Amino acid sequence: MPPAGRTSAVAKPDDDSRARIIVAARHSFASVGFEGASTRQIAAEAGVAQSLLLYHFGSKDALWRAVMDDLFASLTAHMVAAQNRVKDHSIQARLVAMVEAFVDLCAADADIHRIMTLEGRRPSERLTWLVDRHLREGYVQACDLIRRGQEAGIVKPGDPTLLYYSMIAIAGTTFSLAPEIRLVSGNDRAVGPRAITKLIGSLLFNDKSSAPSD
Amino acid sequence: MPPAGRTSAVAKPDDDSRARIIVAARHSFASVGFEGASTRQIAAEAGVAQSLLLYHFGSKDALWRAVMDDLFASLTAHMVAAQNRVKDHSIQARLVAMVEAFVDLCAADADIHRIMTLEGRRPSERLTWLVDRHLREGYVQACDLIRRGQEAGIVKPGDPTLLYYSMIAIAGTTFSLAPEIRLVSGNDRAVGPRAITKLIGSLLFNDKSSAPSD
DNA sequence: GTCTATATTATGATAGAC
DNA sequence: GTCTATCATAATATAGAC
Repeated sequence: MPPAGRTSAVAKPDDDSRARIIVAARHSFASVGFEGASTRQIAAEAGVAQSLLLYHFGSKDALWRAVMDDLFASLTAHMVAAQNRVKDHSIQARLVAMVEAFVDLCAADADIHRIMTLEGRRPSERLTWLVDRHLREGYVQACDLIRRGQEAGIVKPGDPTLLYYSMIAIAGTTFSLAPEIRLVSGNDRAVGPRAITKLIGSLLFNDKSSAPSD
Repeated sequence: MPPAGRTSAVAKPDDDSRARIIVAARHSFASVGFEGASTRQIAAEAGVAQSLLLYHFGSKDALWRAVMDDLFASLTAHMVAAQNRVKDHSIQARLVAMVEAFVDLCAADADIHRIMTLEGRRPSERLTWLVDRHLREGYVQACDLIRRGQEAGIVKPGDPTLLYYSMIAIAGTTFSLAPEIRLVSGNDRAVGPRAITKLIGSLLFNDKSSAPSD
């Protein structure tokens, strides 16, 4: 679902390579983290010279930020669109829509969860930047929704933050750790997004009737 | 589980620095991954010369394996001890014991989850080694327990693998991403292990009566 | 915008003194 | 067992040609 192009702006005819660098960088950062990624390897994967990457973005750090802006542009658009579709529905319907949208996102691109879980594990300037610029708003809105669900009696009691991050954890981990799961379980099962949505429903909602139908 | 090299054994008076290197390396690998970690930085954190690390372990790769052997030695001991304590109890009690033991482990040392989620995200020789040597057995036993719980009607239906990894995800993520959660939520709440155990119970068990009491 | 050098620093690993 | 060099390579970043 993610429109892989440039985040904003004018889209010059020739920033094809710029876009390819972003894609390659996202993959590298998701695989081996910021420190582990190398601009040479990224450039090679994008099929350009290493110096071009610095021409476009100025530094490895700035490239990382560009990748994040690009990633969250489509992520946020996807989540907002999902909420808009159920704007006038019940709180329950909006929660289900949120969960489904997020699970679909993780299923479509596991690197999203991989990148986020790499940066959140230790304090850094990058993490502060990421939280302020991209993470906090979605967090606040999701927790609001969860809290209202709890007040309406359809969501289980408990710390909304814990529920929110548990949702992210379940939605992301199955796809994020797919290589390990494939190895350890010995088969190529593809877990369907709907099974995961249902699982998160059983975590979130008070009774079966409020869980997303399957 | 005695590894290559000499993890266990005689404990000479002076392998203090060896142990310190392991601790520092575990922390580095958990923070920035194998590729991101540098032997110089690890040595500095351990307070020894960089070359000493290669004297003890031979290579960065071998150091990583030594760290994993060390980590899983205590992890496995902890999990086995927890199961032994409830050997003759009901399946339900054994499942609860497993969840509690794992949550406690994650709460006590977040780096365990961090390291595991770093290696599982892409196929590699290290991942294959890790799965064969340390991961598969625990996975098989846990899934067995889950499956028997399902047959007894106390565990919710669904892919045991998905349930197992969801348990790991919830138990680990809250601690693993603590820096991010602290930043995004704006306070220093410490989520108690028991709240997480309870949450996993609501994911796993069919009704409240089978959930771990709180 | 893209490339080929190249400067500079950091990296994993080795050699040899104590 | 631990250290101080040191090597060869790979890293980020810059300069300058086209």
